[in-house]
Amino acid sequence: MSLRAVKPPHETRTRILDAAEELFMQHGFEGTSMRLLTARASVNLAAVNYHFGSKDALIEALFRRRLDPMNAARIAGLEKLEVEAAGLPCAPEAIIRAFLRPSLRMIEDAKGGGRNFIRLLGRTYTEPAKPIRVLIGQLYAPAMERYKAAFERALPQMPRDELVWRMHFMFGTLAYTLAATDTVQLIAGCKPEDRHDACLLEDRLTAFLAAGLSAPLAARIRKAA
Amino acid sequence: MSLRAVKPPHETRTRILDAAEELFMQHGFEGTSMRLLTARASVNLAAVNYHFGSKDALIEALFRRRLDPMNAARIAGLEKLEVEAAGLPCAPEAIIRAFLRPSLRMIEDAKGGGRNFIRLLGRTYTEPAKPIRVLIGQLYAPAMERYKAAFERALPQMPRDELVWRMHFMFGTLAYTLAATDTVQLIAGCKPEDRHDACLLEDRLTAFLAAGLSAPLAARIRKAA
DNA sequence: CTAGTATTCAAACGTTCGTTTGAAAGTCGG
DNA sequence: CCGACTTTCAAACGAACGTTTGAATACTAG
Repeated sequence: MSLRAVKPPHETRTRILDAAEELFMQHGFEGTSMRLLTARASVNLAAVNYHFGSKDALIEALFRRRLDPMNAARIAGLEKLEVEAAGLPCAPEAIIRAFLRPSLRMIEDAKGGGRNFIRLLGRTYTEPAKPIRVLIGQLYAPAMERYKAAFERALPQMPRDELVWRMHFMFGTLAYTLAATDTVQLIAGCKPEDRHDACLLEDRLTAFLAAGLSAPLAARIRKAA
Repeated sequence: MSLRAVKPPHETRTRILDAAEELFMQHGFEGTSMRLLTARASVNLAAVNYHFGSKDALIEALFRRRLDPMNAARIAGLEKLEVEAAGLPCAPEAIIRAFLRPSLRMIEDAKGGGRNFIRLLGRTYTEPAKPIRVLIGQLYAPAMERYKAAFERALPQMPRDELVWRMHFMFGTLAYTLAATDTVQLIAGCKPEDRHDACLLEDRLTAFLAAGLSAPLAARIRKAA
C-alpha cells in the first residue's frame, strides 16, 4: 500500500466552495471577485470556470451542496414526527422544532464552514438577484409543502391565509436570526457566547415562534372571516 | 407673477435619490451601475459625484432621507403612548404597533417611492457591506434604546437576555416581511391584494409579534435563570 | 513506457466599473 | 448687461471585473 497522501478526488472543487462560502458571506456575491476567491482557495484563477463553468454556476453548486441535505433532513425530521404521532396531528411546537433544527445544527459547524453557509443563506432570502431567488425557491419547495400541510393539520381551525402569513413571519424570524449572528447588532445587550449555542437558540426561537403561530386572530381579521 | 414653471431647488438630487431607491431595490447596491442609475434619473453621469461626492455618499444620503423622519415618527409615537399611559407601563401590543406603523405606512406610498425604500431597507438589515451596516445601526440607535426601555417597563418580569433576543426576533420578522413583499415567495398561497394593505398587515404582524414577545419562557431557560 | 485524458497555469481578452476633467450652459444679484 | 457662482455635459481615465486561451503538467489505463 502507498504511504503517499492520496489527493481527494474533488479537492479543488471543495476548496473553491469553502472559500466561496466564506467570502460570499463576508462581502456578498457581487462584492467577491474571482481573483480574491481563487486566491483564498489557493487555486488558479481559471479553476472556477474549469470546474463549475461560471461564477453563477458556482453559486448554484454552493447552495445545492448544503441545501439538498438540509431540506432532506427537514423532511426526514417531519416524517419521524408523523410516524410517532401515529395518524394524529403533531404539536405545532414539535413541527417548528423539526424545521429549525437542521439549520441551527449548522451554526455549530464552524470548522466545516456550515456556519458560514447558514449566515450566507439567511441573507440570501432577500437577495435582489432573481436567478438566485428562484433557485432557493426551487430547492425549498418540497420541504415547504410538507411543512405547510403539517401545520394545516396541526391547526385546522386557522384560516389558510393567516397560516401562510404566519409561516412567512416564522421564516423571516429564522432568516434574520441566522443572517444577523455576529453581523448586525441593532439591539445591544446579548451575551456573545449565547449566539452560537444552538440548543439555547432553538429553545428561544421555538418558544417565540410557537406562541406567534398560535396567537389569537386579530379582531379585524376575525371579523372579516 | 411668473407663469413659467419654477424649477425646484434640488430637483436633480431628488431625481437621483428616487431612481437610486428603485434600482438599488431591484438590483442591489453593487448590482446597480452609475450609468444605469443616472440614465434612469435622466441626469448626466457626473451628476451623482457632483451632488453627493461618491456612490457610497449617495447611499448614505438615501438612507438618511427616509430613516431620520421614520425613526422620529417612531419616537413620537412612543412618547404619545407614554403620555397617554400617564406613568404606567404601556401594553406590549401598543408598543409593537407604534414601532411597526411608521414603516408599514411607507408601504402604501407606492407613488412617492416609499415602498421602494421600505423593501430596500428590509434587505439592507442583512447587507454584507460593513459601512452600510454601521450607518443603519447609528440611524436606528436612538429609537432602539427608547423602545428597549419601554419594553423593559412593560415586561418587568422578563429576563433582559430574553427580551433582547425577542426584540431581535421581532425585528427580523418585520425586516423579512418588508423585504419579501412582492419578491420572495417561498410559501405560496397568500392573496396578492393583501400584501399591500398596511392595516391588515399591521394587525397580522402585531398579533403574531405580541404573542411571541409575551410567550412563556422555554423550560431550559427558566431552569437556568 | 506510452498514449490520452484531466487538470493547472500564466497571460491576455474585451467589457464595465466609479470617478475625474475642463469646457459649456444656466442662474442671479447688482 | 455683467461678472461670479452653480450646475450640466461629453469625453476620457485607470482599475477591476468575469471569462477565455493555449501551452504545460499530472494522472491513469493499456
